[in-house]
Amino acid sequence: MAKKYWLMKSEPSVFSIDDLAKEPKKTTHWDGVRNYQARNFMRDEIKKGDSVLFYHSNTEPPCVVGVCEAVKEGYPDFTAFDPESKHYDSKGDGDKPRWFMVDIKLKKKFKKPVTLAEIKENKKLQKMRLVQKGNRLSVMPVEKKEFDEIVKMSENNG
DNA sequence: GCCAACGTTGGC
DNA sequence: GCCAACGTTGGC
Repeated sequence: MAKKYWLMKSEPSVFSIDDLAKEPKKTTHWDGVRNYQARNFMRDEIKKGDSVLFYHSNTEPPCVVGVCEAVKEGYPDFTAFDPESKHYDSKGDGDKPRWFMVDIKLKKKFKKPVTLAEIKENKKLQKMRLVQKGNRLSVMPVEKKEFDEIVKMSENNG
């Protein structure tokens, strides 16, 4: 099966790429996603070895800050079962988990982030869901050529 | 099954 | 902090 490419959003005030870099083994479980489309990607489509762009949202400037690799495929998001958790969801249980997550490992933090403004200016990236109006998906598929283009932009910058 | 109300996301 | 866009919920 061909390797796939993804983009995942995180608010740096909640969990930034630097937080990921500080984790043991630079790996984290991507919990707290409560959107069905994003859930389906994580449950069904993200496979070990897939590449992921780490994106900082709700910050100035919004930007892609690095590359990660999926190291564990979809499994139940246990934070949904924990009443103490901010992400608690009473509608799921252990037998029928409602929400799923994957583990990702930091591969590379960009020396220079690729900002949303730069992505919008790049003609090759206009098809990305990221730049389409009203997009709110926190986990979305990315084309290989788009992924490669963003990595290239981070290298050309600075 | 429709749709208004509500909560959240996320750029600006 | 504002607000447009969107997803979800719940009454009917």
